[in-house]
Amino acid sequence: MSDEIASRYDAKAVEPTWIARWDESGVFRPESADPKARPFTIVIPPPNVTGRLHMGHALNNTLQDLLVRFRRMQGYAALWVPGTDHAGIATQNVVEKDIAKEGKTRQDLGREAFLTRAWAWKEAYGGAILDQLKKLGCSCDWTRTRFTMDEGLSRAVTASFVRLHDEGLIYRGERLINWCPRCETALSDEEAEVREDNGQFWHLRYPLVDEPTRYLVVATTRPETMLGDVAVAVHPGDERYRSLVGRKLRLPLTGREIPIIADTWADPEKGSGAVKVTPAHDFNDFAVGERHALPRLRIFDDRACVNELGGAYRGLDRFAARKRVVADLDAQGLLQSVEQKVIPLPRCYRCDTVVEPHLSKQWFVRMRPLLEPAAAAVKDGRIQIRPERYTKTYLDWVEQYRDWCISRQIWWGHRIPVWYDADDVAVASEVPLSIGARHPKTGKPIVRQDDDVLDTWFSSQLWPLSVLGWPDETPDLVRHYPTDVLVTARDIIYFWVARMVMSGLHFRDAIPFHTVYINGTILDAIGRRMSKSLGNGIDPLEMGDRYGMDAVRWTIVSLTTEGQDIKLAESRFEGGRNFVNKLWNASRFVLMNLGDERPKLADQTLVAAEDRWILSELRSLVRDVTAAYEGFRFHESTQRLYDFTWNLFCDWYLELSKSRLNDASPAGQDSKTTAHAVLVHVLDQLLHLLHPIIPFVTEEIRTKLSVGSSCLAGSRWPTDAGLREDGDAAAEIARLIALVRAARTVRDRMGLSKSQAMQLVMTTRSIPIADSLRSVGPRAVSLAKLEAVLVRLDGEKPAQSITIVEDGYEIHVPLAGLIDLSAEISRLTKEAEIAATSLAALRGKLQNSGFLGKAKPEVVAQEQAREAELSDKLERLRATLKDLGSA
RNA sequence: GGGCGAUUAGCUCAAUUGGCAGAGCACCUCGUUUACACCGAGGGGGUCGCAGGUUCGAGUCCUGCAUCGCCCA
Repeated sequence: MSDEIASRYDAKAVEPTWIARWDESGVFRPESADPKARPFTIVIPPPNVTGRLHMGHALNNTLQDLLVRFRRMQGYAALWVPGTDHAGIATQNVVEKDIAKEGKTRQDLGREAFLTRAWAWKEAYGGAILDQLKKLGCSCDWTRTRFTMDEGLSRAVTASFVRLHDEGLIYRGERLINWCPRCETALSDEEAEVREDNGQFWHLRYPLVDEPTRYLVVATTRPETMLGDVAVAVHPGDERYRSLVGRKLRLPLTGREIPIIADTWADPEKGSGAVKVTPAHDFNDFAVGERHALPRLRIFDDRACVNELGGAYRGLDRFAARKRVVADLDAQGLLQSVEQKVIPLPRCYRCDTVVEPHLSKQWFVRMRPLLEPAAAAVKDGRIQIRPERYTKTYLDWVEQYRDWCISRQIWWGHRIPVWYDADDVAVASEVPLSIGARHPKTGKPIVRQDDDVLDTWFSSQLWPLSVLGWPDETPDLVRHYPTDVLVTARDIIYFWVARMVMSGLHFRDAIPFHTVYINGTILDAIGRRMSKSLGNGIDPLEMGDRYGMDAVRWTIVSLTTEGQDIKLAESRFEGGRNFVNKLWNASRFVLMNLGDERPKLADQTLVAAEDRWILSELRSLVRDVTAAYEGFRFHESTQRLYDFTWNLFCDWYLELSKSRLNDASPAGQDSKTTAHAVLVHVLDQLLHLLHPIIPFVTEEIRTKLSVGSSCLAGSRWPTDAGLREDGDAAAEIARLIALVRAARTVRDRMGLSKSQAMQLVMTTRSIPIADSLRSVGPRAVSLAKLEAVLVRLDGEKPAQSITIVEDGYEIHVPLAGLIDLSAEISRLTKEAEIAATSLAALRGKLQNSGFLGKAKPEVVAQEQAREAELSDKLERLRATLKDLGSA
């Protein structure tokens, strides 16, 4: 049998097999559970259809998989719905680049042909990330895979739009919006990512119309927008300018006259205290313009090039225009100074182009009525956000109630279901209206459909509803909505989480999930965000190839402490690989010794302390790991599992079992069978507990172990039933470990070879301890390769020995002729000093009436016990020193 | 400017309600013993960022400060 199992776990051979077997078994479908089982549901944060798996996905999805596998094993009808979103702008960019290779633009193709092309691209390359998630081991129900532009999900979008429109919660209006001049579309506020950059603060001189030698200085970071200035504002309380309010300035380069107005927007502390007002190109100025009924002069076209209002500057792009404007002002002596300044610059989240505030007609969602319930759901605890501090992040955004610009001037996406008659009267309709049909409200012929599509997030916000079948009342929707947990990254709390809560409450009057778990951000080894431009990313699939996917998953989970960011270096995966290999080899050991027998634990009488001990430890492991998974304490679960697997099961139980397994005598057969039964049981249970984190290797081992018929993914979660806490066994094994360690330490310290003959003599005054040492002695003999182990109650210690003082007993190692007396004396003296110091501190504490009076009784009792223990130990240390002949 | 997080062993990070500061990696010494060298045995390593305060008792709670990072404006 040993020839069949390699001494190294080969992940590459194992993983594809299990992906296929899980698929065939249907175990990831909730239908595989008991029909009466309670549902447990997660919807995946849909990755972009253009996306590729990165470390953030690996983390996010490993955690979801862990939760789903855990709940599935607990007997829930577990459903994890996978899918992708259509990523409007990103995908359109990809397809446009593709056709650009043929020297064409999307306008050359036209809308219909372009969309055909985009769908073809999606069918061919889109969704690759789902295959990558499969490779990661994700236990999604792949038969329920969804895409935001699927027929059903598109119907959800249309239905929700029409309903919001008819309720007056969607409106069309001319507003200043964030505009990407490269993508040539509107963006929402969230899609303009602000980044600080080095810029200049230009101080410009605007002469007074009636006093041309006198001028007002305005400071701006965007001098080119002066072509669209309609006023200069000063603070109403600013004494310096009070007399100027109401007078006119001659706007340089254009010759236009503009008024000086008083508005609190002008900050007397900032620059000169006077500020130019360009309502069509600045959000704050837009507000000023509204207050003062100023005209809005739009000076850029859709590509942010100066338009016909810009006179001589017409056709220049905004940055070229800036240079020319500055140069021309300088030439006229109207540039007072230039200051270097760090300025925040909003950029398109898809292409990084500097966003231009742009005046245009767009569709908006009136957010306040929708967000108020979304805020309440989190405030009253119906939805719990973890870590809890992100509740504030969520509420900060939600309670701003800023209207949401949802129209995009692109083609790839859900076209706005609104039609117009010749008078531009709009009507929203769930069923498409054809050109020439009667307008339902005006009766006039329909002349066109709205050209715009909806923000991708408008469809994503419906995701928990739409993937389950809404607006239809499907069985899935009834059974699995609301879902249970949403696991996601913090940067989409606004984009997505808040909007899902809002739409779930509005359209179904129910929260979409009761828990939101925000996972940390994966950073590189020196704490920077992983990004394409820095080239510091680590590819999870490449890591999977190199270390095994289980190793990748284990490593990620072990680094996940609630909500903290994760600094990741490739070398971290070695630890995961080593752990998986350790488990593999422990299993190999068990399998090699087992033969064809699979004795049942229930039939065994547990005589040996190590059997009772490891089962007692298993009991607390089951409890701790279950609680850790339930409480999202992922790091803690791996800590516990690692410690049990490596430090208890492998280091001690396996080693202790060896002498029993090798015992061929008839008298040893019962003990051997019992050891087999315990090994099989503990390993099998351990595989269950590990499965949610490392699904591949655990399935593979369990198959070889051939206990149970179904795969591990479909097996029942361990419970502590039938496992007993056994303090006596624990104390006994602790003593056994102490004996073995004592022998090893002495050998090591004395530079003796491990085969050096050696015996241990223990002295104690306690009969129970003596019994326990006697019972455990033979195991120490075989483990530490000792000659003999003696226990004496008479206090007589062997001459010429090294002594180790333990709680309640001493271990003596007789080594006549080898002992360095002075070294022993100094070691024991040091130990006695340490004991004396802590004893003194402890006694001080126990004499302190404050402590005795105010500390919890159990703490006081604990400290008293410690005091007794320590003083006993100190006494015995001193006695030993005395025997050695020191003072 | 506002908010949040971090600061603990050489490195990366843990530490229930305040009650004996831990792990992994790295390091030092030894070892190829029949599951595993992706291993085993033994060992060293701490002013818990700084300064105050609360408390019988503070890594943990409070105040201030410093440094780094993230989010919002």
